Amino acid sequence: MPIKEADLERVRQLPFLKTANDDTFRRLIQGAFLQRFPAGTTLLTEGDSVDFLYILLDGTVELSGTWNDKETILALLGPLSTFILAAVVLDTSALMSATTRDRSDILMISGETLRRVMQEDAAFGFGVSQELAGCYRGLVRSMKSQKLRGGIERLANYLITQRIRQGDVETITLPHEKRVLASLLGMTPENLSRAFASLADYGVVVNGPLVTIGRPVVLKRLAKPDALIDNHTPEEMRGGGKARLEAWPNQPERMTV
Amino acid sequence: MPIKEADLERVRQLPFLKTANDDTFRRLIQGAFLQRFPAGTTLLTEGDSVDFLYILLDGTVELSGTWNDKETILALLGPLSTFILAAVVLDTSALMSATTRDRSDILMISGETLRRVMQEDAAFGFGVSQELAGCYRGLVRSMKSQKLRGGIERLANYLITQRIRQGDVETITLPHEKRVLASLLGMTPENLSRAFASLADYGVVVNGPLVTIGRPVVLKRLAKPDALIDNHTPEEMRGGGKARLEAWPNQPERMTV
DNA sequence: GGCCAGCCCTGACATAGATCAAGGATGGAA
DNA sequence: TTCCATCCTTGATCTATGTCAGGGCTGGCC
Repeated sequence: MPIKEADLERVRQLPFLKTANDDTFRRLIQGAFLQRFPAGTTLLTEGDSVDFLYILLDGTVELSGTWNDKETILALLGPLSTFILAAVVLDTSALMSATTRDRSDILMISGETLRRVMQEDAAFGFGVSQELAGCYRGLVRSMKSQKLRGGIERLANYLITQRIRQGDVETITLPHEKRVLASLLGMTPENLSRAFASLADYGVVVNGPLVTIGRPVVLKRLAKPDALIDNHTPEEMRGGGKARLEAWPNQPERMTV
Repeated sequence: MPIKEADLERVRQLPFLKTANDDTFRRLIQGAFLQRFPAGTTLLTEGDSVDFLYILLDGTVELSGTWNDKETILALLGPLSTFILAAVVLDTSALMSATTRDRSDILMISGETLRRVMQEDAAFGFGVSQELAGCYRGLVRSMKSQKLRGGIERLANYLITQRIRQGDVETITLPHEKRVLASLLGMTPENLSRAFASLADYGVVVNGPLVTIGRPVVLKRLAKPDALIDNHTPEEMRGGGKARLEAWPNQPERMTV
């Protein structure tokens, strides 16, 4: 699949690629290729060695981990996310599996090239560091949510975050199947159902993928959202113009819960 | 507290500082200072803005997070660890609190200087990226452990990891109070007690801070350790000489559970 | 030595969450 | 249209974990 000029321009806008100079960018793109995958494709299984940095241009990708026949979803990525950057930087094997959830267009950049240019373009290396730092902080947030909150509270905060990200609407649309959301939130589908049911007392009405938050204030009193856990608006949106709001990057650290 | 030549040499051996050229290192050290803190000192509270990169030369530091009057320990650091690197790179506020657990000697490096030299010394920038990538992967491991395993299994794997790190001895010494370990493992002290009690069936005998693993094979059958979750030997030790074994760095990603 | 605080263990109980089983809704394929 | 698979929900039950209370042990301190 040929890389269109428009794709390049979109990718170029990624924060960590904006720091790269033109030569660096050219070299990165040189050996890169764009591929379209159907839904349900396993791009990478945990333990695999990693040769490419992946950049999701369109679609949805799920990052998951397994142990002892159990599986959990660690993050759900939307367009303009990078993934497995950490494994690429360390030239080691992946700790998570990556699977497409919708049909997805993915740009693959040679890991070896990435490592090489990082060591020649300091500004770009700094950009990569910032990207990794953002991913790290996203995981810290997830970990705090996981260890400090109960299931209902995690769900309540997820809903509040979605409400803000979808533009302060009364009725939000769940972007994923409920069983997927359950795994992301660290509970069983049955329990997620019951959690939704308990939120009825707080003005939450569920209708398939549509969730109406009737009394946000009441829900917030339960959820107790916290700026040091919940990333209501991705960092690069803050202080930015409205243009960015249209299709902001859903990077790993910003989609995890 | 003056920075001794020996301290500098130790710090210089940190993987991410080994990549720095001499001039970069000099500039980093220039405005740095070394400070000794008693046990129980709060170095940083979550939400604080961060002006320095901290490097723990001696002692123990705990990284924790709170929500709704609950607290959880996210990592326990030993000598030659860096911490809050991610916040420094992004020049933003800390998501975790940092507290000394023992008397600790800590080297503090100007965050502004760090960010500046990263953008001038590409090799150093790459080293920082590697450090951050390692931290990220450590958290991924923790998250998988937290979401996929039950409390007893987390404890069993913790013990197996400690046994290997302490040199395959039969009796290991718990490096922290049990209530601290409980919080790190994501359970209450009462539950940790009971978890230890259940492990008696698997040959585990507890005597204060001493834990004897009588039948490692049996314990392993329960624990099912996994290279993609448990970091039995820190990455930089692998393939390295014995010299490194003496006092390996206990970096954030390697001490979390 | 005696006292006290902190840590740890244990038991009884409460709650959260997982599991099992069944049935309803939905939407695509034959 | 009918059939079937998938997803979701709900109820019953079981298990894991948290909470509360009590008591033992230890080590510092008067």
